[in-house]
Amino acid sequence: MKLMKESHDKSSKKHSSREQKCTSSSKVKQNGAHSSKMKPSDVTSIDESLQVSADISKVKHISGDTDEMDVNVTVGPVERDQNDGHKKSHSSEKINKHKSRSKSSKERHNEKVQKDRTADMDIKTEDHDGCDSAADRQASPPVKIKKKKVKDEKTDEKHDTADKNHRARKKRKNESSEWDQPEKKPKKMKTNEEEEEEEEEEKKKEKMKDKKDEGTEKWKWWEEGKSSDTQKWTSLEHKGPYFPPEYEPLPSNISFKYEGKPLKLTAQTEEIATFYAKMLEHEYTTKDVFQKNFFNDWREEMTKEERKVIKSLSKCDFTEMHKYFVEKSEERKNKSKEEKQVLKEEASRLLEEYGFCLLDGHREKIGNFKLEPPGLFRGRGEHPKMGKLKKRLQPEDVIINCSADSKIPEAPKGHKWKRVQHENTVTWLVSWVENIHGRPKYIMLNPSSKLKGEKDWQKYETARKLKMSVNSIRKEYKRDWTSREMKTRQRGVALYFIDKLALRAGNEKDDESADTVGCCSLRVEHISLHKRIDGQEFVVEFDFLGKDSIRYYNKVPVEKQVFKNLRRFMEHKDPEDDLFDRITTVYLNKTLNESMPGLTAKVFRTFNASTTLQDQLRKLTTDDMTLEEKMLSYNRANRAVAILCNHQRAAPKTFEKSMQLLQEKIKKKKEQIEEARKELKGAKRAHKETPSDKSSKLVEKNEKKVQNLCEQLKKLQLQETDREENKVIALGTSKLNYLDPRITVAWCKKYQVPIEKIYNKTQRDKFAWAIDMTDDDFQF
DNA sequence: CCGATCACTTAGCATCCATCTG
DNA sequence: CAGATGGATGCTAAGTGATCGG
Repeated sequence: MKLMKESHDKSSKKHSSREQKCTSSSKVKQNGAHSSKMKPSDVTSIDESLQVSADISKVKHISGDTDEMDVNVTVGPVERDQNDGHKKSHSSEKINKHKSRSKSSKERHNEKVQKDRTADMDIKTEDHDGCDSAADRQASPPVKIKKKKVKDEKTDEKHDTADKNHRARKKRKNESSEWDQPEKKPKKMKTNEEEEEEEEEEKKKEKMKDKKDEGTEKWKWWEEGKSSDTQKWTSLEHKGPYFPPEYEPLPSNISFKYEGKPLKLTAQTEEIATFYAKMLEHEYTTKDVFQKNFFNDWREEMTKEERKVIKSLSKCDFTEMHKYFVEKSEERKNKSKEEKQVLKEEASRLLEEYGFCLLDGHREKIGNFKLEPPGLFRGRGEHPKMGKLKKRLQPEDVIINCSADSKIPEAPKGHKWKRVQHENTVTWLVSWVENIHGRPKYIMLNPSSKLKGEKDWQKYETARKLKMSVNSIRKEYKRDWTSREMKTRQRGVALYFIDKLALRAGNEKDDESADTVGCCSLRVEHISLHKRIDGQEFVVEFDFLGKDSIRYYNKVPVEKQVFKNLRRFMEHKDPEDDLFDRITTVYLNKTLNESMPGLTAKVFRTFNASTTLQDQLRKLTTDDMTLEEKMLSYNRANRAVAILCNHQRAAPKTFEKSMQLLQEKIKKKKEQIEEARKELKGAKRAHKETPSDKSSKLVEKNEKKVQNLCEQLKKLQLQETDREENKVIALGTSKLNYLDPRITVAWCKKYQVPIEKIYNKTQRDKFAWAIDMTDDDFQF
């Protein structure tokens, strides 16, 4: 908690200018401006049992079953800071620098071999010996070290038996699968499923939808053996993509104005103008890069005549158009029930027609069957291509993938597909090349599909496999810290970061995208070293923009050897030079693959996330908790993972307001309790003075009332804590992508929490395999 | 071997929509 | 019953890592 606060204070100071900006522009998120986050004091009124975990920001995260490795993360909720403050230091001048940076790193690449020799010698003379073995032990302050307790016997036993069962089952089945096959307990599952289905059926009856879905049995693909790695399907039939509606020209009374005068545009030019007009209120239309990119692309699409006239964006007036669209969307909102119903039916008809495909004889839901409509590109963060025109797709841009003997989807009238292919080694149905970066895009199946589910399952099995070898891998990379070879040292430290901090691998990027980094692409400017700070030794301070330009800010105490290495890596380098200049993600992954087949950098994220969830759940839940308390525990465990993985979100716009409302409710409740207690006292007194049946009943009644109110209060307080802690943390990403669903399912069963409390419908669909196959003794 | 390309996963934000509340 | 609210869903950008091909 202390750490977290510090990070907060620091960053809010650092970026105070950003805050100002925030208040001045309505649409900008106001993150990090609230130092009130996660006050432990808020919890004081809550049950003691909960307080144990109140300080969730300090996630002691011990990965795997190791006794000797003290992986321990203290991740402050990283104040997010996307576009403004932090980026200021990475402003447009920087982009140029950036270019030179990549050059220099490439050059360095070429020099590597020669350099290595000399550098290695250096290392040997300077610190290869045990000069700091004693100091090393001291390096991590005891406070920060939380040795993983040896597993208690109970779990050990369980694990063992589970393992044995596992093996036994595997034998019985004699299956060819490389990864573990499901454990099935049909009895148990059935009851659960029936319940679920009943509930759902009721709902559906009321709403009369998804009839077909109900009719067809769900495909339990996980009960079949593992399918081929290369061949993804044997038959595939679908309807092709759904094209967005054609452009509807503006009514004649709405005009675009240039230099104050109405100017009629051709439909094509007008359409692009509407893209801009629609986002007039958005902050990014004020950005230089955005305007420049937009105007360039727009002019390119104009006719010669238009281009002759329209020469400056500042002379363009889109306000009338803008107003028109605002009115239109208003209209849409105010539509009557009947009209809305019609629209809804239309949408579900569309889904019915385009939303499914037939894969190996099973009807599977498609993830995104609609082609992306044209518009203006808005990358995340400070993207150099923001504002560029994303062009309208023609059938001629689109490749269809399906079986040769299936009914080939028809191209819209008068058009042809770019190509129709029958490639069963890939999972996509439709692809096209997006014009902003020239990258391919795909239409693929929904997460509930076999193709996705199986892959997901496999992912978690790989992560579980890592659990077996993580000890030796950790030993290895620690040994690398003192290697004679610079490259190996860098590898060791990078791997340590990836493991301990769950950093992403950090592939190289080109200059055509936002300047964000991961582990291997960290630059000297992204870390600072503190030999001693805030009572801790050897602290590394990270401050960089990661994926989606989400800021990662963290102060981490590290082993002395790591610290020394980092200092060495930074020597004689400019801020914009790569920190790990000798290694790449490819090299890293190659090494990892040698340690364990299938292992890559990203597996560590999955592994550490899932392990953390399991550990936290074990720590935070007890049998005697109420359902609400268990839910809070789950959310906290989930949150620990989200913090570890730095999954952030903008604080909800209405956060302050709704929080206040909740607090008022709590206050009221407290008053009510006070009142009820008084009444109870009165009743008791009355009963003492003149005991009677009636008076004793009154006492009872009042007692109950107080009790009820107290319970209600507790619920509200739990809600408050949960929401406060969740302000800028996004739980969804980890839940969906990093946490082995079987951990959750097992926990739900063990503690009798209905699975619907944790997973909504979509999530239950995605994790159907896990829900069906998992017993309460599942161990990740 | 290595950069380019391709396929697939992971990500946050916007909008939709069901439910709650006053 | 309207309006607010917050979770669910839709959307598409932005990562990772395997494979391709020179």
